[in-house]
Amino acid sequence: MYIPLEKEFYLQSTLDLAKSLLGCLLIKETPVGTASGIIVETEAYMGPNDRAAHSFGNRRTKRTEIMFGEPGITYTYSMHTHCLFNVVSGGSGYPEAILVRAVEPFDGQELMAERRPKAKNLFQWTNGPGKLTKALGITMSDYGHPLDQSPLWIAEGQKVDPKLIASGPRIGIHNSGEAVHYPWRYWVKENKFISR
DNA sequence: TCGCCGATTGTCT
DNA sequence: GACAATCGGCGAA
Repeated sequence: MYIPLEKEFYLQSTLDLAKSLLGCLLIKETPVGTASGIIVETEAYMGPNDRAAHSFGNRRTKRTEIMFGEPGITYTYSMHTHCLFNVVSGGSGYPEAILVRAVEPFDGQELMAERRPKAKNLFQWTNGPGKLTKALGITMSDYGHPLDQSPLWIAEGQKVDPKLIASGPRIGIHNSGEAVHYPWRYWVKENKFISR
């Protein structure tokens, strides 16, 4: 059994948290079993001043509301036919979040294979933000769930050597002006499960 | 209500 | 590389 990271873990700045989450374990329990993965790719969304963020300009709606609250909460977002998983960051009043773009399969691999019938091999189970939610069984009903308790939580994993953390522009956010170039995507170098 | 659009994925050319 | 799938959020009317 893996112990959930405490709320204090989420108090660090969003860019630091995005890097700290690399190597951690994302775990989801469902009635049919438990599946988990090691986080290997994240993207930071910096709120009011980040045109790519849903909370740009402090836009506060039913959907973005959760980001204005305390960090360490799940922010799920439906995109086309898919569900994307984010961790709320930034502290109360600072609507920032971190998108998990890819994980490396850990426990529950049989379950993931069943949930990802279109994947040709295990490298395609979780190498994308919409893919990993499907493989782990994360859905919109997890919106607002605190990440320090069942059935969805993040546990400390193997620490990633800072020298192995790469950064670069985020993906899929054309039409966001200057924000397109901000190097707020982080990943583990040479990991085979990153999205690109 | 109506219409547009997207932090994606999978398939086809 | 292009594009359809497919649906909820968001803003305008």
